[in-house]
Amino acid sequence: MSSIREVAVAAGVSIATVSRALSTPEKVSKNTLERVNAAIDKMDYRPNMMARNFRAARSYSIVVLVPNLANPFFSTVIRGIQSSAHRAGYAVILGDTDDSLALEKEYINLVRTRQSDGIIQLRPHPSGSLIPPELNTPVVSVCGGENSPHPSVRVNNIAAAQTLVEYLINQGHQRIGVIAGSADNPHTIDRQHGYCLALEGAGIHFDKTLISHGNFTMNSGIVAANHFVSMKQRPTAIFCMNDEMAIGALQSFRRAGLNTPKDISIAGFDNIEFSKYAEPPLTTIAQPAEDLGKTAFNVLLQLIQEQDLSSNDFVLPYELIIRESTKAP
Amino acid sequence: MSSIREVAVAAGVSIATVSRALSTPEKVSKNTLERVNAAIDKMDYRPNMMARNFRAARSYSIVVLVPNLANPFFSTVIRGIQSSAHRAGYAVILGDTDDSLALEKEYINLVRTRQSDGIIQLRPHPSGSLIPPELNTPVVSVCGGENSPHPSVRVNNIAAAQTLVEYLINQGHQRIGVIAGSADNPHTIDRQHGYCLALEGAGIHFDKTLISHGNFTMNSGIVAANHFVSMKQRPTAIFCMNDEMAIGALQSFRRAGLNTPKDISIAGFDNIEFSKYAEPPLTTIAQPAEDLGKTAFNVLLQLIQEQDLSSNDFVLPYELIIRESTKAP
DNA sequence: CTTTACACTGTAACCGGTTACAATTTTAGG
DNA sequence: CCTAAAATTGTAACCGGTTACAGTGTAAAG
Repeated sequence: MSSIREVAVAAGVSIATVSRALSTPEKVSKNTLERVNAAIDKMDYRPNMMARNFRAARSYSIVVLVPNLANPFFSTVIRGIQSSAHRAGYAVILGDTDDSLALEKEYINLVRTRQSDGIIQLRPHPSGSLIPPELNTPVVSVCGGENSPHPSVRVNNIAAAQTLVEYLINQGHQRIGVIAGSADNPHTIDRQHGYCLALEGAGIHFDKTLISHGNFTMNSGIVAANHFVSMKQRPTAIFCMNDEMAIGALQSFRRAGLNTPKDISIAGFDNIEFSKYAEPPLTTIAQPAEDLGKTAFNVLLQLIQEQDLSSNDFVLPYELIIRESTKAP
Repeated sequence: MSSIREVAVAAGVSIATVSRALSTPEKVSKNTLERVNAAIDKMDYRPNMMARNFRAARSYSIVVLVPNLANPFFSTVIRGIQSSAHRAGYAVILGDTDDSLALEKEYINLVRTRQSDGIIQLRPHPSGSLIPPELNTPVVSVCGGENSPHPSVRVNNIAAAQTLVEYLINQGHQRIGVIAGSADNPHTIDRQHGYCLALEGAGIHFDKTLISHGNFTMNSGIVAANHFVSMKQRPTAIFCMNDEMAIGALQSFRRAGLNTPKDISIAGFDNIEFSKYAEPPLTTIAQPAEDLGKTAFNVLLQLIQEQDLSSNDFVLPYELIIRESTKAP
């Protein structure tokens, strides 16, 4: 492939002039510009971005750390990130960590070795961040918990869970089970907090036997739901902390001969596309997944460009989506 | 951050020696190696990969072109690509093309500008490839059609569809509808071919009114299924060309008061995770999604390294997964 | 006609590594 | 102890761009 030198020779100018014709054409005379452009076209020249980025000490790429790309909520967020990043001329490098801390550290190394200008973290960290703060690497966490060590873009999980549970209570439910994530997950903590707030508001006593833990997968939803099936005094509604577990629960109850929503109401969280096609379609909380991703990238870009952030915590709106998986007991 | 020069000064050696200590330690004396490593540790030095890659004229990244990342089948393939790529020291750059040819071309430009060493194409191209062959860029197409212009990694779609439809016929179905993708999609063509082969084998006449077209989304599955609901002589089974459309069809028939599988059998294709949790769980063809991705990367790596390929067409095994959405009519 | 300002262009240093080649030191053999 | 070969290390060119600075030419002002 041709380099800037060959173009310079072909146009009869110096390489500096070719470079200027590309980056600051207003500094080049009309006549020269035409000759240079003609040469560029003739040789089908494309500047070597590795050289350019190296010189600029910017990789123009970012890493997205995601625990599992096959999770449709995450992949939708990433689509949002991608679309903003692409518009800004940044490449998105995938870092599927498969929930492994070791892998996560390796990806974080990409910024230490300058292969990446910043990180978007999709995994809410139980115990702070893995990223050593002294690096002062641009990092934003998206869909993280209430108090992330980095700037974060998220939904108010507490209020969202509270809204959903209040809706169930308003329908007449008093015994409301929860299928939660792992106990130390920030989402679990926040959403359970919202659940408790809703109970309190209605004067319902918190009963910890109504909390069953999964790990946000469909299969764990099945397991967690079985806990309720065999219960002597079964709850009349279940709040699942994500749609996947709700879909698992749906199947579990169905197998146990329980009809949703007649015998038991089920609600999810996230509003992944499949929730609409579940049987019955799931009542859930919609998170603006694409917008979360877009916003996260824009915040990261400001960090990279060392601009001041208007805030450290960007909270986007959620929405209660009422479908057919919930009704009065 | 520290550069190789500072390390050289700290260790009292030349930069060449530091470079050798890193890349070919056997060429450095034991004593010197220790001093250099001590300096590296002390300064927490990481080589600048942009510089290294630039010099090597290799970006050590590849682009994955995917029409829609939110599709769980695609995202599973990508996980496979990622895991192989990571092991080989390659970064995976995401190219969600959102089904737009213009976007796709932009991503292809990444290799022309040396930001990427090769391309994995997840979109089966109706009309050949967008990638100009004179570039002779490494490209592999994964899950493509029968005759891709590039090396391809795939499942035998014809045989898989035939297997599935033969299974339906053996169950006793004679009128078998199809929810296909768009007519020019290679998957549509191959899978329909397999369908026809199965019919022929059983001496069943092909009836083109039994083919309804969607676009591989759940919503299009609903629309396509409605075509069958209102049919005077309804098929007893439907072969959907992917699981998403099957899930849509399931909902469509349910709304129309038809029970699956009692009134109508439904089968999908891909075996995405959700198919197992559909109501009823879907009979489908399992594609080895992660393996397809892993193999695709390994093939691409051989192309990048200019090794000879043992084949131009890697066909991986599929499997018929029988669940509860199909039974004898 | 001289001076000055300005527009344009070229020269060369630089980014941070790798590596061919030369220079130096060590080792082995006689 | 001397010499050749081998091992180790250093010097400097190079990858392909960008850009500070200097140099040239032209037009406007005096």
